[in-house]
Amino acid sequence: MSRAPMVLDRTGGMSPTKPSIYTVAQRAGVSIATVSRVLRGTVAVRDETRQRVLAAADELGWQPSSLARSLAGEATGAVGLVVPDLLGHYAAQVVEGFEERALAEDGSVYVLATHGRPRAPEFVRDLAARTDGLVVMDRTVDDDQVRRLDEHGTRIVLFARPPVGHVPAVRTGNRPVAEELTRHVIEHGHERLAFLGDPVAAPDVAERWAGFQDAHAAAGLPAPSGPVVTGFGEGDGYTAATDLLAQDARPRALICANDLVAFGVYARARELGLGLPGDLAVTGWDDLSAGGLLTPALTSVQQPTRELGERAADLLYQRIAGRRPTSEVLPSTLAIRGSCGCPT
Amino acid sequence: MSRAPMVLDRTGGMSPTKPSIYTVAQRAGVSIATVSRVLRGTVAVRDETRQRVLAAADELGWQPSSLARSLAGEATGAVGLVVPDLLGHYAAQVVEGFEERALAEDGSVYVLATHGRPRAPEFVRDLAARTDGLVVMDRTVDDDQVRRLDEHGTRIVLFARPPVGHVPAVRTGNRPVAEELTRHVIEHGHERLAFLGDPVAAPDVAERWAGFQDAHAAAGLPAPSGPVVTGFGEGDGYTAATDLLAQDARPRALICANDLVAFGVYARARELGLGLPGDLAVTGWDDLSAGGLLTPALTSVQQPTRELGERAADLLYQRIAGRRPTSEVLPSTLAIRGSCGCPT
DNA sequence: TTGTATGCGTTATCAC
DNA sequence: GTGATAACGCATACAA
Repeated sequence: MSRAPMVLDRTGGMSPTKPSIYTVAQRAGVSIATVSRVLRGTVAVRDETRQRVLAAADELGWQPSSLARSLAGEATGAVGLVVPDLLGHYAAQVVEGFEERALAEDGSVYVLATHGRPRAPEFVRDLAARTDGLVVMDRTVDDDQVRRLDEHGTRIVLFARPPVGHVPAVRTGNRPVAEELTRHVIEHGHERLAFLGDPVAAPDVAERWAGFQDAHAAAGLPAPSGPVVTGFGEGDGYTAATDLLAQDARPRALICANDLVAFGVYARARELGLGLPGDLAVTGWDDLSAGGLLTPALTSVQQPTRELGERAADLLYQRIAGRRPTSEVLPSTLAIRGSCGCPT
Repeated sequence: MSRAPMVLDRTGGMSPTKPSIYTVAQRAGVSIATVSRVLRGTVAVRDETRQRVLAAADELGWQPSSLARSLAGEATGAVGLVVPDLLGHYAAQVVEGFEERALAEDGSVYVLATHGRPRAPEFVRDLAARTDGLVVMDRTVDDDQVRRLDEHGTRIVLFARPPVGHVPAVRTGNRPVAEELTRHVIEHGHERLAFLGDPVAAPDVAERWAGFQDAHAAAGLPAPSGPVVTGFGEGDGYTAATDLLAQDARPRALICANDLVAFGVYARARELGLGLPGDLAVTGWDDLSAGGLLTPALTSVQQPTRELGERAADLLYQRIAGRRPTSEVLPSTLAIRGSCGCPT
């Protein structure tokens, strides 16, 4: 064996050499196979031997390399979650649900935020190699790469986007709720509505925009030619509102892609002295707790975020176990409050 | 070579065998060494050979295993961030800053939320093995494990907690600001203050509680014997407020460990018909954007979250580069608004 | 019950 | 310029 049994501590104990299974085996006077055995508890080992190994491992402060372990074919016990970012509470909540489920599985979770980085595909590939499976949210990974990963054996589950081939997805209904919400606002008598959000940025938003249009069609009302494209932050909502509310024929109701955008609208409306919901009706999406404290309280849509995360994790673990779970769609529900025009 | 040259596609192309460097080498009619070379671009390779290898790799859809690569001694290009959870926006903001810096370094970031799980230490160890370095927030990893990791060569930087030995830390000033904030509230004439938060849960909170006491001492006022121990969510604040405001000698001002807790207090105070800040002054911490929209607007403390994350990443990359950066403390600033008693 | 030998997929050091 | 081949740290079939 030329594995270089390590010139055992020529410096007298201060050797910074990282201990390996070989070091431990040598110190315990056994073979590496035995060390591996006591560690994994997979095969019977004489108790005395086990103690010796354990002692040696402890003295050397040795921890088996999970890297090498994975290379040797073992599962990593970890799963990955790929999100666009962690802002806006939505993703954070999903992560919570996801981890709750992972906890039951005794597995750890690595979260990777892509931020639309150009090297994201590469990072995702790496994450895939370091875990037993992946859940990918939104458009963080394009359909092509999803297929490629799937073909290469990566267990993968999609989130907040449609299934790709036989790769299952977990998402929530957006279009029907968006239509219901929009219809509700229209029934308050508002005619000039605007939709704030970027349908291209996320499949969920695209569906909300579609539902917004559906409601207009159903009401025989002309829908705006397009959405007011904006990001997901409060600042984005503020900026959009600044433009929008300066127009001659300014809209009387704003359907925002999420609560943060709605918050931004609130801020701008106040600066302009516009009364909510009298002068301007506003709705959000996500139902952040703070929205309920505003005056007027923000009408929003509550998504089962934690449950969505939990379901996604569940599907992933099913795939890891070799099963072929089917996609799931969980319902979102309207949270009607004062900002849409309803009496408080 | 007994490396099992793989019974090349006995199924006729449908072989699900994951391609390795061997498969590619064989297909390109070269040795694995050459494949590695063209991939790493480290040594000159004849152009024709390079093309052949590239073609083979492409046809097989081969991607080098980052696992094996790491095992062979290469850096992973990834760093880890260990947080207690991702709720409350604070951690999410820190992650943003962290990733912004990582982006400049062209590295990916894995976020691990421990949730106080018992197996957390194990998960952290694994993460350490899969990355080039770690930033650990709060008490997610105890001092002992920090030392152990450090001794085993893990590049590590602490966050929102004091340095451990020579392991550097990045944090923000809490105690002085907490004193300033508390003093400010006291100067509004309130005498019975309470502190809502759990000093044991996070070092930051412990310092805020200390500052709270400092202010009382400076004002010659008796401080409460202890904090009102509560979690970090809005629900926690609501619950605490329910108890607190039902007391005979109820406090007249509540210094909350963060904004979410303060939100909960708002909710409960409204239910009770208490006027803010007249009947009850409230302050938060974190300066969430929604706080500014409340009535009254929430007085809070603004932390340089993104910058903190960015600095932490910077220190980590310095350590990875072999340097020994020193700890940093960034200042937080008061965001005085209406809820403390100031005129709006 | 324990040891031997080999594979896992790369990188890197020698030779040629 | 290119090819063998030894690490890297572990798991495991096969022997003993």
